[in-house]
Amino acid sequence: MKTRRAINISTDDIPRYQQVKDYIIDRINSGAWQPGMKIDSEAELVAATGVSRMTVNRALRELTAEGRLTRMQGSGTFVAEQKPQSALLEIHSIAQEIRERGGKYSCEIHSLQEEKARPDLARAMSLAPYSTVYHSVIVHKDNGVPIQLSSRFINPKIAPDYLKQDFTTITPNEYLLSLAPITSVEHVIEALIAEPWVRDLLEINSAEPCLALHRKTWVGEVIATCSTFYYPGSRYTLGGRFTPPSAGSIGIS
Amino acid sequence: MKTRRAINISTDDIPRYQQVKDYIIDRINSGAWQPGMKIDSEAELVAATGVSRMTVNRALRELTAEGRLTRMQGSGTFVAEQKPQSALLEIHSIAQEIRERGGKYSCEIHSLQEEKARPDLARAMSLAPYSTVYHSVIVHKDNGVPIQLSSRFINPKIAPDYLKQDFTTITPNEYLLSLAPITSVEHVIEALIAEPWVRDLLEINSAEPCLALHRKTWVGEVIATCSTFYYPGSRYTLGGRFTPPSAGSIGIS
DNA sequence: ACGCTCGATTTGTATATACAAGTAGATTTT
DNA sequence: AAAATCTACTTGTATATACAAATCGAGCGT
Repeated sequence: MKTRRAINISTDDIPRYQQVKDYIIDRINSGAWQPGMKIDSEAELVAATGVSRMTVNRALRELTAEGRLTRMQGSGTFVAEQKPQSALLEIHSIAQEIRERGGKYSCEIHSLQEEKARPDLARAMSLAPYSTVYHSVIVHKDNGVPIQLSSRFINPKIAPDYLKQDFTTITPNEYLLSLAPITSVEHVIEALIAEPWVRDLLEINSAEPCLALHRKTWVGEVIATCSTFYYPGSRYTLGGRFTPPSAGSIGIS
Repeated sequence: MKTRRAINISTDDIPRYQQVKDYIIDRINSGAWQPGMKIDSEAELVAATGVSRMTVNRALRELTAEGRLTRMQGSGTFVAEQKPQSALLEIHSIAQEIRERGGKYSCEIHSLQEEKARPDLARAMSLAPYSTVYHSVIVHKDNGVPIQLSSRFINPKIAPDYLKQDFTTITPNEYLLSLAPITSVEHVIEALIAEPWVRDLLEINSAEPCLALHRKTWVGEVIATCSTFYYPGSRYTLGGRFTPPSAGSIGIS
């Protein structure tokens, strides 16, 4: 019997190199391998897992690129020192935000339909061009004044019933969070002069700079995108407990 | 003659997979391969470079992990859409950031002196009006192009020798972080038309919206402020591409 | 004791081969 | 015309093999 495996490498859909990565991450997270410690060599991992050395090598190489391990030729592989963690940004509900600072929240749904994804959008969502996606455009208001506009593209796989929801009672963000846990998020912020249809709905003119927050959300391999445009003059706070009274904070819908 | 190479793979000390990566990056940077475009298949790259498919595969896989490419099984390899550039917080230095993505970093110090704090600034820093503060204005450039402008007001108590530093070799942020641990941070983001002196230094006109990040830092009870203005069109990411599953919060790095 | 060499171990890279799996377009069938 | 099927091409993974290069310690000679 050649393969005396210390761990179980299944034949599921998960690639073997990924299973080896998971195994190593587990041992680090469980504390069995402390930061700075030398871990098993490739040869030992081969013996433990039953996969080939090249597969083990790939797993170790990727974990090194991801900053979890440090390797030294001739010496060995070590658990990387922990990288410093920084401030966190809470996701909170825009409706709650507005109510908490005494405003009257309302929203208008300007679009809620299915569309064909144009190639660039399709690529961003890892879909075939002109696939069916759900699209919503919602304007959030505080005492009747437009505060932010959010344009969302949803992969029907995530939320088949997205179009049937009543987003005047639950925000899209709250609804989507209730369906599945988010795997990963990426944000991009930019300042720009908004397009005419956005300016129109937000009631701003063509000279006012607008803050846009683009968010891409992964639920497993499935992707949703959301672009939020903020009313000019709004300021958006990240972290920090001591918000001065001058700058209110704007939530994410 | 088996190898009819379109590019020259030398036998130097640089690994071949790295040379292939460089070749691809070159073609992207030169504009030969535009974002969204399909690039050569693995087979074509093998023919062009003379290395094995596995080596080409490694180069492509790593570039994909680094966010420069997008691959779709059965379809092809594509140049990724604009790679989100600079990190929002210079927890790691802006200089490092720029160099890491292949640019040439430089900076200009436009002001480094002590000033009297005007009332509103004094209030923000919890100082008596017209107290002495240190003020620095620095423009960071990538290949000579202005990328961001930072204007800092420092409480002399934190950094008595602030004015004597050579900020061409160490960024203010790095220097300040080396002095004392930060107790608390607050950020405010806004989109605005920058003031004339800022537009002048960033070489932008009065129609271009500018992204501003205001940061207030507490070291104990002592406060420093920093306003960073970003060159229009730049986009900035919050949270990494490889964010591990952590629901509900977004890391800033 | 000191320095040296040598060999075992470990990581780093490169290749050929093989098969799986997804895509897109052409072709055939219905 | 529409649907189903086929096929060529592409990427994704896994393995065995080979050699290069760095490290570390054992053993040797002076």
